[in-house]
Amino acid sequence: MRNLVKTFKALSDPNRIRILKMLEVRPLCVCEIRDILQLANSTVSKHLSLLRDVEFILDEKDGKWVNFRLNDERSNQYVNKLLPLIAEWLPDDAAIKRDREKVNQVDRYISCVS
Amino acid sequence: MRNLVKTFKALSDPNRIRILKMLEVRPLCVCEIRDILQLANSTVSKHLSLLRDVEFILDEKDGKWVNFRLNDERSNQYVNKLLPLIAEWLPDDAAIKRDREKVNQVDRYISCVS
DNA sequence: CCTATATTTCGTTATTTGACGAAATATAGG
DNA sequence: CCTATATTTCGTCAAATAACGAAATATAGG
Repeated sequence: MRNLVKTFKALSDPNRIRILKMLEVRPLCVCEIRDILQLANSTVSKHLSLLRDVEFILDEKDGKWVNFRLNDERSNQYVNKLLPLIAEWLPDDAAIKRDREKVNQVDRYISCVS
Repeated sequence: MRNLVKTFKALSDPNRIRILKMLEVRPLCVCEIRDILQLANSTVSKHLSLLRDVEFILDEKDGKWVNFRLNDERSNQYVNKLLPLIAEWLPDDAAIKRDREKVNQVDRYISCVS
């Protein structure tokens, strides 16, 4: 019960939904996401660790970067069912579309230095 | 987006999950739920109106009672997908089991007078 | 080892949430 | 119409949440 509620709580924030929808396009690091959402690094990092806690996303260290990607490993029943639903939903949301276009434009070698 | 987030928020509280799992057994009125959850009437009423807002449940006036039941009317895409998932989940949760047994024992003609 | 950069952790603050009791509203039935 | 009962609405308070900047941590590369 506690875990199910925690899972839904993770989905109860527009910025975290935006992050998941961006990660559908490709894995991203903290500062790429920060550039798209226009939030502080620490805020983005917090959102990501929350999503990782409930296993919606996985992280992989890559030198000084950490790449975050959707968890497609069928390890968690809630995630297995919910991630595909989220992938279906909001196909026409304007903000989500803008975010996803930006995902294709951001470059961590530019984003991360500023 | 706003509506999706609101939908997940409605599922982000243990008492609201308990209510949905109780309504899987049968429709209930406010004071029956109050007796099972051991919360104030006003608190239960608030939870119910939140769940109704996002269309997880419907209400039907029945004299001085209001019966709340799960929305099985296929009217809302989020509800259509999420309610069946919730129905599958938590099959072995002890608190949920206790609640559902109580659903079969409560009697509104006793509950509602106290 | 030292510096620059990416990320996380910590402390603070404003807002939201969930709880309550009291007051307001609605209806059944005398 | 009056009373009892069921529910909702309102005001208040404590706890949780989301945001920030500053400090701490980790790593690449000179």
